[in-house]
Order: sequence, then structure tokens, then C-alpha cells
Amino acid sequence: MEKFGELIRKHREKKGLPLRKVAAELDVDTSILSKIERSERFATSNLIPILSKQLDIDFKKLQILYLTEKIKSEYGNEPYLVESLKQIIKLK
Amino acid sequence: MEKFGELIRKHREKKGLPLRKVAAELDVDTSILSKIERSERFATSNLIPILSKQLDIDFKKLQILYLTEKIKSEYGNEPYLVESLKQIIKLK
DNA sequence: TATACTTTTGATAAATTATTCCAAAATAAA
DNA sequence: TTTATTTTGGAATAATTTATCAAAAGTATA
Repeated sequence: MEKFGELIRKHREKKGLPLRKVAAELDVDTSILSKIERSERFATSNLIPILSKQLDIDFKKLQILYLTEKIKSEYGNEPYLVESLKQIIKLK
Repeated sequence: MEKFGELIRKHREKKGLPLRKVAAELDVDTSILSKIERSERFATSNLIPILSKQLDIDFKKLQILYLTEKIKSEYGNEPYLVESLKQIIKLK
């Protein structure tokens, strides 16, 4: 599966926007966006809708990608994770 | 669904153990265990196996309960959470 | 009631983790 | 080369989580 960072980089480059410009819209330092695009760190959740809009990426797609990576990185090693996730889905 | 804290309290009382005793096994202050039992805070994940053993609670059951509550509290309000969880399950 | 014991509460502290900022180095484009 | 962009790493900051402690409240029993 395509990574979050790769996706936004791809879209940013397609639009010919420099990190500098997009980072300004997000109100973060260029270095932070650079790290996000290279998966060196996670975006904060408030950035998702802005990225979606600025880069014309479907919000649902971006949000799912974001959550998937975040939760996997945080809980990926926990035993019985899948069972737990199924439980959460059932309860929703 | 029964809460994590309720479950361990139920088992602790069934065994007639004071908070003090179980807290000592967990190497935490009594007040912390009290708060965990009343769902005022989460257990740390290293406590789960100890609780399981000391209180004769099935580890799988306890772990799933723990993860379920933790993830729900952290991500419960995120849009497309269910879709994301399904994605994670699929990838596993 | 008095005593001992257990549990709860809340405030503060400590520790951990996440995030940001900055500057210099590296890379790419003009 | 020059200019702009991107990457990198470290230091600083902020935010969150977790722990500690002491006092108050509650419970049980003599």
C-alpha cells in the first residue's frame, strides 16, 4: 500500500508546489512537512483536511491512510490486536 | 460490555485481596490501582500480564479489553475509524 | 465509640513522548 | 555559479502521561 507521505508528495509534485508553499498553508516549518513526506514522522490530525484540500486528495482516502499508519505504529506489536479491532468495530 | 477496571476489581475482591497487596505485586502505588479500577486512568501495558496472573483472569480476555478501551478512547472520534480498522485487519 | 485498615482524592512532580524551531548541509534548478 | 529547495539533526518547547505523596473518606471490627 502506498504510504501517506508518498501520496502527499506525489500530489504536491504533480501540482508543482514547493514544500515551502504547502508548509505555509499548514502553518508548519518546511522541515516538518519534509519529514512527514518521508515518513520520518506523522502528520498531526489537524493537518489532514488542509492537505486534502490543498493537494486535491480525497479526504476519506487520506484520513484512512493516516489512521491506518498511526494505529499500526502504535499498537502493531500488541497481542490480540486484530481481535481487539474487531471488537471495536462490533461496538460501533 | 464490562469495563476493564470493573473486571479486575471483581476478581480482586473475589480473591479477597486489598488494593495494597495487588498494587505491591504490580509495583505501583495503591492510588494508581484504585484509579485503574475506577477507570480514572488506563493501566500501562506491562501491568496486563501481571494482573492476569495475580487475579486469575484470562490474559486474552484482559488484553482485548485493555486494547479496546485504549484505542477507542484515543481514536473514537476520528472520522473513518471503522474503515481504517478494517484496513489494518486486512493488512495483518 | 475507638482503632486499624482500606480506599479515594487531589495536588504536585517526574518522566515520557510528541512537536517545533532553527541553522547548516545537501541537492536541484535556473 | 547563483538561487531556490529540500534534507538533516539537534536543541528547545510543549503536551501528555504516569507516578508520588499526603490527607480525607470510608469500612469493618472489637
